[in-house]
Amino acid sequence: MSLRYAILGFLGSTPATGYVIGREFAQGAGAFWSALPSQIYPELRALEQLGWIEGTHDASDRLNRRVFTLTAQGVAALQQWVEAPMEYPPERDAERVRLIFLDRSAPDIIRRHLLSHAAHFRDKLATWRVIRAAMTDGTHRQMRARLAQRPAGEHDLILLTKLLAYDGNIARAELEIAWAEDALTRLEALWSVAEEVAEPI
Amino acid sequence: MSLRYAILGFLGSTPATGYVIGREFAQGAGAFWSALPSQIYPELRALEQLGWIEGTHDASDRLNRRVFTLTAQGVAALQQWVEAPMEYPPERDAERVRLIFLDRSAPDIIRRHLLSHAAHFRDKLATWRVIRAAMTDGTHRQMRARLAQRPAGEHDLILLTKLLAYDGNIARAELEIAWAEDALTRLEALWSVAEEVAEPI
DNA sequence: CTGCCCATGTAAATCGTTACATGATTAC
DNA sequence: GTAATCATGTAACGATTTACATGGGCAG
Repeated sequence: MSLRYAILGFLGSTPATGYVIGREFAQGAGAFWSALPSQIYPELRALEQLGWIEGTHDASDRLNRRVFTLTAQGVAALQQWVEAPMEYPPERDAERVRLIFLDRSAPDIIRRHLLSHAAHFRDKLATWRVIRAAMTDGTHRQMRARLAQRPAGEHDLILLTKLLAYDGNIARAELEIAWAEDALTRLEALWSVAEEVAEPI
Repeated sequence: MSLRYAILGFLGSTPATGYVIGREFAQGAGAFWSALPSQIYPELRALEQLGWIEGTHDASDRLNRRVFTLTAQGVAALQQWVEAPMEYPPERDAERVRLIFLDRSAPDIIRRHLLSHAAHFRDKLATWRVIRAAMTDGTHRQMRARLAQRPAGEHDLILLTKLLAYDGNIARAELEIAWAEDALTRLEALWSVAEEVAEPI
């Protein structure tokens, strides 16, 4: 059900087409949730059926675009969901499963695994830092749209919740990089001892 | 496909029934992957069809138990998978989505959200620390079974890869707790300023 | 006029959860 | 005897990915 509310939340900042939502999920919003067009379009229909969003066809628009807007019921449904107690999903981490069973593999393969883990999160880190910076310097479109429709007194809180979310992801990425590097250090120490035993001086 | 290889990896340490695999996924192995019986039993059949595991019915066993053992082909298939390049799944984090859109909610609700986030990971942390300790002091059954069938020279590496995996999860849990506490601190600071503005001295 | 992006979808397959069903064994 | 745990499944549903289909607009 999270996709449903991620879409509602997005439309809570600004009306948008399915295409724009999909693009956001593939970029900025993708830090927290993502979905492909084949999932987004049917979900938009379902939300329209529920009366939580409203889609308008612009007759003058040659492309068959539909712009969706959050309804009052949609706002209420979103509010209810975000305030509901979290149900944490089970842990599922293919990287850890691989590492655990890499104990029959050559050092170079284990090294490659950890280096690419670090590289993956360095990538994420760079992306998220750019978005975070855009939020604090007022360049971030989505954020500006959201602030524009809310009283100035609430602006600090609106910005802070998003910054906290990005800061959390940034800290996670930094942790994964540091973890992978520490893991490599510990493995190299083990391998260098093994070598000394194999070829004593 | 990760479930498939998580099962193979488990059976690589010791033969087991579907029930035991399910119990492991709900406990120790659940730190990295999990699955319910309704997914495990069909997968075991599929693995048997592939010739990667072999199930034996013990006629003397009154319960209808089948004990599965990894075949040589299964060992090879697992090896190939763990060494293959990781494909990282998209980020999907319902907690972050909630936090981001909690900016219309009362301070107490946001507080509760972050406190329960910290509580959730304190729980995980405690569990994982206990398992990690069992691995280093030689109490961990699964680990002992795995070590027993491998030459002593490999024992350090076999243990280290598992410790690294748990250490990573432990560090993640610690991070989430610290993040939630920091988030609370920053929010309280914001709210106390807002109060002062509302009720100046 | 060609290639790229905009834009919206459908269909099938895969992965995972929920609900249901059944029966044996063990501890109290 | 009865409740908890052991043990193995099936069926239906929900969430996600992959593959396919179609056509308009815009820049070089």
